Amino acid sequence: MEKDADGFYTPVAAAAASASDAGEEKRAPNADLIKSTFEVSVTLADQQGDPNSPLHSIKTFEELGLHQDLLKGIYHLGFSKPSKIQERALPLLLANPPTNMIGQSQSGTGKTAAFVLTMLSRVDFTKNTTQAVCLAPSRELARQIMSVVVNMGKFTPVQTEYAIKDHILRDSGPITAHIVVGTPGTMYDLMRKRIINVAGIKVFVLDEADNMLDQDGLGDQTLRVKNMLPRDHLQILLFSATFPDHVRTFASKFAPAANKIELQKEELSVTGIRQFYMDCKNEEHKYDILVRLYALLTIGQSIIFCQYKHTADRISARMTAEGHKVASLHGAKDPAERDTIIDDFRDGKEKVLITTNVIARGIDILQVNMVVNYDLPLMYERNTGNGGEGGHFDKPDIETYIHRIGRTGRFGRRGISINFVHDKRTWLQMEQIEKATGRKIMRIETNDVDEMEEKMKEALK
DNA sequence: AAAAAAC
Repeated sequence: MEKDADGFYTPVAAAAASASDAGEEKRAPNADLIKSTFEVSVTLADQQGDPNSPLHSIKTFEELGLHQDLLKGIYHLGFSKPSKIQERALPLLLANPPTNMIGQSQSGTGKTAAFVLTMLSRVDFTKNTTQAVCLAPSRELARQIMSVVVNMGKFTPVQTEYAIKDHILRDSGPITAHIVVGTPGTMYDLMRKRIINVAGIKVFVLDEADNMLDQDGLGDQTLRVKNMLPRDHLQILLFSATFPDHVRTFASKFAPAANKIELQKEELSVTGIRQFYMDCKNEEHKYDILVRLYALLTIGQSIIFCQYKHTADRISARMTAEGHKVASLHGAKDPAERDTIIDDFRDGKEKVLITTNVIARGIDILQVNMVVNYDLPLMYERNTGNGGEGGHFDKPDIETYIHRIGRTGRFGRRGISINFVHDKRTWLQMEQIEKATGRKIMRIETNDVDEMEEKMKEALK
C-alpha cells in the first residue's frame, strides 16, 4: 500500500492482485459494478485515474486485506457483505497514505460501520495512547457509535473511552484508550486538560458532519477540538446523510483534499418511507389525534418529535396520566436518566418515545416503524433588511426533516412518517418540505380511524 | 420563539 510515482495510491494487496490478474483496463466490467457506479458517485481528491475503476470497489470484506480479528468483528455485527457506500468508500478509507473523506449517503446505509472500521484498522494496539477520536452531536449518538466500536473490535485488544458529560473515566490520570468517542464540549475539555494525549491521534471522525460544522455553537466547538489535533498525518473523515450548501464549502476546508463519495440524489431522500400528513384543527386537536393513534404507534415502536422540550414533557405527562405508556427524552434531563430512557427504548421496554431533535440524527433502532412530526422541524431565520434585527422560526428545516424520518425504514425496512399540520402556516411549511424532498406526502383523514388504520397497516406491509 | 453541546 504505497503512493506511486503519480501520487496515486495503490490499493490494498488483495484487490490490487485480483485486478491486475484480470488486466483491469481491459476486463469487462461486471453488471453489479455498473449498477454500483451508477448509484454511487466518487470524486477522487487528486483527480487522477478513473474513479469508477474496479480498483476502487470491493464486493467482499475479505478483499480489504484486514486483520482476521477485524473480519470476525464485522461478521459478529451481522454484516455479510459491504453495502453500496461501503463497496466504494472502504478501499479509499483504508488506502495508504491516508486520505480525508467527505461521505454522504442516506440514513441506514452503513456509514458508521465504514468509519468505525477505519478507526479500528488504523490503531496500533501495542501503543497505549489515543489514536482515533470520533465526535457526534448528542450523547445518545456517541453511545451508539461506541457500541459499534466495541462490537466490531470485540476480537481485538482495543481499549475505548467516552468523552461525554458526567461519564466517569475508567482510570484516573491520562486516558490510554486507543479510541475515544464523544461530544465536542467534553472532548475539548479532556484535551485541554491533557487527559487525552493528542500527539498520537491519526484519525478524526465527525459523524453528522454537516451538523457538527454548522454555526451556532457546535461548529465552534468542533473547530476547537480540531485545532488541538496534530496537523500532519491526520485523516479527517466527515460523514452525513445531508450536506446543505452552506456547510459544503466549510466542510471542504475542514477536510482538505478529501475524496468525496455520495449516493445519487434520488437515493438520498428516503425511498422506503411512506409519508403522510393529517389535518388537525388546532394545537389541542393534535394531542387528541396522537392519543387516538396510540394503538397504531405501539404496533412496532414509534418516535414522536416535538419542537420544544416542554412540549415533549407536557404531552408525555398527559398521556401517562391518561393511562398510556410513553417515555420522554430531551437534553434537559439528567444524563444518567437519558441513558436509561434510550436503553429501555432500544430494548423494546418502551414502545413510544416522545422527544426533541436530540435524537433526530443517527439513532438506529430497527423496530421503529413510525415517526410522527407532532411539530414540523423549523429553523431560525434572521430577518433580512434593516440591519438584520431579530428573526423567526418559520422556515422548515429540510435536513432535520430528512434525518427525523430516517429514524424509521432502517436498512431497507418499511416505515411510515406522519406530519401533523394544524393551520395555513404549517400546511405551507409541509408543502415546502414536500417540494424540497421531491416525495409525495399523502393526506390521511383524521376523523376516520378505520381508514387511518388501514392505510398505515398497508404502508407497513 | 429551539435543540444540541463545557467548565
